[in-house]
Amino acid sequence: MPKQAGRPSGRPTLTRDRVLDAGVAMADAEGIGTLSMRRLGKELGVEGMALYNHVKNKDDLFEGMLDRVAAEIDLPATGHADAPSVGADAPSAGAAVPGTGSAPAAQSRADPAAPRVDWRSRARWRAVSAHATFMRHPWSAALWTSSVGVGPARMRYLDTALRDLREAGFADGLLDLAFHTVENHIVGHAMQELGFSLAPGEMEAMGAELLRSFPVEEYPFLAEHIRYHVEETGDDAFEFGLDLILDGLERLRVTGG
Amino acid sequence: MPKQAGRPSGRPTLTRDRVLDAGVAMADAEGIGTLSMRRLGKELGVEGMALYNHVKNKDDLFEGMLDRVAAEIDLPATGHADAPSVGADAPSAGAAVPGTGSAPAAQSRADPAAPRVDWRSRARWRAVSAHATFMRHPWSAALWTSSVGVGPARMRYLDTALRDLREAGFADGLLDLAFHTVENHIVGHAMQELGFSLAPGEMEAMGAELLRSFPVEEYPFLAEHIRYHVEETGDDAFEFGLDLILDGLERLRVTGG
DNA sequence: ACCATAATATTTACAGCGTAAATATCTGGG
DNA sequence: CCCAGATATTTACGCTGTAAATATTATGGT
Repeated sequence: MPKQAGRPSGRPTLTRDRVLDAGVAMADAEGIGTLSMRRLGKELGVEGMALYNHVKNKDDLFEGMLDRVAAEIDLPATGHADAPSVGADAPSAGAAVPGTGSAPAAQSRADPAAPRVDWRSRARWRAVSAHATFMRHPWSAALWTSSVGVGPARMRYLDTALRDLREAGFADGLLDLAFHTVENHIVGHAMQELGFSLAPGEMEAMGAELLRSFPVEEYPFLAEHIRYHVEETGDDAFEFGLDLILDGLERLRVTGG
Repeated sequence: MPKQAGRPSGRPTLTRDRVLDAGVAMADAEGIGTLSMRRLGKELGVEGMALYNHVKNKDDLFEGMLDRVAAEIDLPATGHADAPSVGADAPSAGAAVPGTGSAPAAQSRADPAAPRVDWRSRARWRAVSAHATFMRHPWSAALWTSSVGVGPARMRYLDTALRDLREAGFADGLLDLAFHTVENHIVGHAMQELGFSLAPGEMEAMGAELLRSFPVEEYPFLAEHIRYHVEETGDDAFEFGLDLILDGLERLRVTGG
């Protein structure tokens, strides 16, 4: 008994939003490699071809999914709202972290003539949030660096990142270098970590199997590295590198590059 | 007229090496996305299934191709006599763009066989060579971060990188953080740059089309960034970030982390 | 209220994919 | 000399993205 063809009755069951949401959910659950139009359609109770009424093609689907994820990145002081930068009592810009719970300490809008807002904690906030978002959607980092189109959420992310650097006083050349260095770290760390993604507790078995499967005496430092990572999660690696980069950039900023 | 089945006469025409070489060549020429077993077979004058006598499956093919590329990375320790194949831009040991002022000891020696203690120029050499290799084989960076198996050339690369850091005096925790920060930069920069890969001279058209296709007044800093990159190649971005990181690591090394 | 048109879903079809299995042929070792 | 193993082709299966044709329903104009 084949399904009835033609437009179904009732309020439209399928929308672009529902397609993108289901796409994100499916990619989160099973990875993006096994996501196919037919399987995504089935998840939505529809044939695969029905999706093409709401999505140009698979690349367009990916672009929409990625922009949905990009919209999850927490941007400090989005637009002209209040700046969530840490106040005057901000410590050595070490720990600006987009939290799960409370909003960061808001301060009234910065006077344009006043000393520039704390670019470092703003950049740190954004980077940590982007990193968390990539970890929440492990397929998204690879898409980010692919050549799928750039949607509005990604544009907003890039624009505010660049604006913060500009308003912090970075001049043309240094601004570009600073921007790319931070972005490289975010993307690089995400891709490296996700390449070795494994369920919690899986590391012991993985490490043991690795050490059994290769000539340990030929690569002793690599073996030591693997043994190290069996015990140490390396959760702090992202923020370590981030702070290293931000510290270096701040040094260059005050000396004029 | 079907080809004759069965093993062909003459010395074996197909070997694993020939398959991997052809795979690398095809991926270099047309990208890895359009590389299929049947098309690679045709390139070698053979049916697609013939490849399975020399390669377990497509992942094994990719692993072999990636390890061939990894073997191109010039490791200063085990140095072949040559400089990195790019030659002209052999990294100069201490000439960091950032931090030339306060950086301790810009060593004048760029000899790859330099004493072990010069970890910084050795790490720089290796990173620059790895970066050049990724640029020469644009498909390889994505494979590097995927979960294809790690072949011997990659193991050697990782082992010597870790050994250099260890012999430079980095202690456990800092060694791991330093290693990953440098690797993240290499991989992150490669992926970001390759995502926007375009033929030389293509940047003007691309930039103009981008600026036409989005609300410039809504994202003024992004628009400015695009305009900037139409004129500036950004070739120096990799080494800028690399030196920034290496300078910071050296500072932490001497202060004991 | 009616009808033309647009929107939405299904169905069918096609070329291509990775690869398992069966078959044919050639090479080297006892 | 012959047989076992290596190597190549052929065929086949289920999957992929998506173009084209078809069927049904919702909507806007009169």
